[in-house]
Amino acid sequence: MNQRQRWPEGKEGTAPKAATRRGKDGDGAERHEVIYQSISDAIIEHRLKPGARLREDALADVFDISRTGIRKILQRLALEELVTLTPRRGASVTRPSADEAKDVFDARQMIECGLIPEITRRITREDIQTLRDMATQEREALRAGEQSTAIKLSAAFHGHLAHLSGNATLAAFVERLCSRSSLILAVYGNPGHLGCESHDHEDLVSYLEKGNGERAQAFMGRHLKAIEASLSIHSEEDEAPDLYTIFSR
Amino acid sequence: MNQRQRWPEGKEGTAPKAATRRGKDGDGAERHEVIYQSISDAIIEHRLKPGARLREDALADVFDISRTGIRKILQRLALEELVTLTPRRGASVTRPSADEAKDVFDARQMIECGLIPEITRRITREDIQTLRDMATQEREALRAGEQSTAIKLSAAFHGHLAHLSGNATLAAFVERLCSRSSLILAVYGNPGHLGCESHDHEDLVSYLEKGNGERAQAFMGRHLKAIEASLSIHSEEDEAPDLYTIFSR
DNA sequence: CCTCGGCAAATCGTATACAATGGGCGCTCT
DNA sequence: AGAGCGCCCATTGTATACGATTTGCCGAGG
Repeated sequence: MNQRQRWPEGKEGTAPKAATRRGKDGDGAERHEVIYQSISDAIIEHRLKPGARLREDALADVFDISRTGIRKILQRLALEELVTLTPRRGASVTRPSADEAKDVFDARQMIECGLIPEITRRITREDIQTLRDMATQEREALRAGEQSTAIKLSAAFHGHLAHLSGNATLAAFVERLCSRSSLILAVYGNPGHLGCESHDHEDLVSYLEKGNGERAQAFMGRHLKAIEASLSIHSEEDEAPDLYTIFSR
Repeated sequence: MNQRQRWPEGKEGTAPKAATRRGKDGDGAERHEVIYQSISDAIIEHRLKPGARLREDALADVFDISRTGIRKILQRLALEELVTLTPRRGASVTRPSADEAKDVFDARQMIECGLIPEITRRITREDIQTLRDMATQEREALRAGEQSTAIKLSAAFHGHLAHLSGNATLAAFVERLCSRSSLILAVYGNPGHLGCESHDHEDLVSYLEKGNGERAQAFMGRHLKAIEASLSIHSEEDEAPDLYTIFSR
């Protein structure tokens, strides 16, 4: 479609863009989605660390697209608060503040626990099997030392669980909270001890299978509290020191 | 939140609104914010009805800006689900489905009620005064027959209340839910009987003032249920009739 | 040696030009 | 006359060019 000799300036010949050379002419919208997922995954998996700069030109070059498309994607990520857009400085992976971290986990506590009753009511046998598979897969990844994968699978587990409530709006919100949690873990987490304990999710599924909603709810509460407690939250007020407020007369 | 960098020249400190992020302004970004607010308000106030088309050219012309800027704003509105972006047909004001309506009100029920205890704990005398003023203002507008204003003020009331919980993340989510609620009222509401009863908010403030969190919480629950019950939700399966499902063998 | 001021490079913000797609509408054939 | 078909226009999607601003460097002066 638009895949003709771009960049007459050269510099194209020597740089083999490793990045999933999208099949040309793939319909435009699809390509955007793929790129969005790529960046989003990279952030969630901590392959892009908080604070990392995301230059538009570089991304445009890597994904073989114009800056226009990249900006669109970057904006979307910014609205989901995975990246921070500073007016004339470009985009960077969001570095959550301590306050934000607390807010996010409080929100998860409220919503994910609040969703459990409805989930218990609606869950089917197939759902339980799917969840169990996801939990297993996650533990496998954890044991194999693939932290990136484990982090993503953990978020996926929580997201999938939320969707079982039947409330798409809240589920979407939970997904976003999980993404942000991943960022929080990257900043405040202790190495070698990432958020979810390996067996937690499987235990949770067991409670759900037994139809024991109250136990499941309490367990989810403890689970989230445990993750939050495992963080070492230091204020670290280095970035954007907000000078105008600090030195305001 | 560390998004406060104010330029010393700026003085537009109308704090209570603070709808979203966007701290940095400079010069050009401010204009975008204004335009965004204009469109957003127009939608929330039902001056733009669900289904209304929003042509990029027209908007660009009205606001004296290039289509680039309009697209950016439209995308933001789309991510907040106030407008729907259809691939090659442009933007239109979102027409919420019946399912979405239910989801939104369930979500509000969970979150706004869940927030009340913390709000009760944190609320100050000034906060109560502010809330009372807002409620009064809202009733005034309602009595004056200014529905548009009343709708916006109602959403602002719920949003402001949520902010008093101290959880900016959840508060932002509540704000978005309120915006969407406004859309839902536009589609499923009965004329002459818009969502919030005129005295409801003032009653709620009274409970909060007495520090009676449980009463306040129960009242909020009833309040939201009442709004939801006042809707006449007909599925209205006209658009996108999903022929494949209907005629599936 | 330290500091201040200007210059240059880098990078984002905006506008405009171009391409492509889908719908509306008139023409023609039966 | 009705229906089918194809062209034209309206509208969006994408790319690139240009302008603005910020940053970092380097040289000059105290």
